[in-house]
Amino acid sequence: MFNATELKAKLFRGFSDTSRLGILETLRDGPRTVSEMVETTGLTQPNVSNHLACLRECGLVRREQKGKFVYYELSDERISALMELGDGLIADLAKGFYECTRY
Amino acid sequence: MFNATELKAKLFRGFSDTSRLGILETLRDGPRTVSEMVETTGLTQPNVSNHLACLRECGLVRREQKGKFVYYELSDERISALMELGDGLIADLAKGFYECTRY
DNA sequence: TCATCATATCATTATATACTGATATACTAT
DNA sequence: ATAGTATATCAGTATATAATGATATGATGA
Repeated sequence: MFNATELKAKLFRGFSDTSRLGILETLRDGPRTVSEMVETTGLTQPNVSNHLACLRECGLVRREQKGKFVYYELSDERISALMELGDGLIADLAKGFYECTRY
Repeated sequence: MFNATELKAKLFRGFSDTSRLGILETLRDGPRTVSEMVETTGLTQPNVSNHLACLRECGLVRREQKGKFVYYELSDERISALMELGDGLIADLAKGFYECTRY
């Protein structure tokens, strides 16, 4: 059904969209409710929910209902580690990104 | 122009497409020519060239012309490290991916 | 039960991105 | 200079994905 490369591409796709990445960045500071993430990201509530559903189905975040709030959190430390590695890389490669428009 | 989140999303977008990831995986084994990557990935030559141009502009790969061949290689060890981290994560999260279709 | 708040889903539209085939450029050897 | 091979670019099309607004679901407390 899915080979290793497809799975990995799918994993990285979780980080490859500004909105989703904003959500993941927020969650690096700990569990957050949907409405908190609406606040921090500036996205609409349905949009946040959609991305969260995606991230959850891909296994990147965990969902926990507490009363009428729903808390989300990163499901694995390595998710944070990936973002940190990305931070380091960008510090060095940043110049190049300014011209990267294709695809 | 670009904030940190946009830059990082752009970085991960390099890994988020099956074709590009296939190219990057090939390059984990060392420098390769375009035609070698056409072989290993099964993509058409223009498609490989397009993705390479993208990866290069984003700073993920380096280009070196040698005679009529052009060799590409990963421009930083951390690119390989990112993929390796991804491999580990997938081993644990794989089940979830099978249902991930949205976005 | 009803009203309210938090979250999720749906249908639609807009946009971004990947792929293809044709063609152009660059290098090499004869 | 010409032919042959490797790579790059371009225009066009198809497809995938993100965002929106409207609405539905689920939980809580009066």
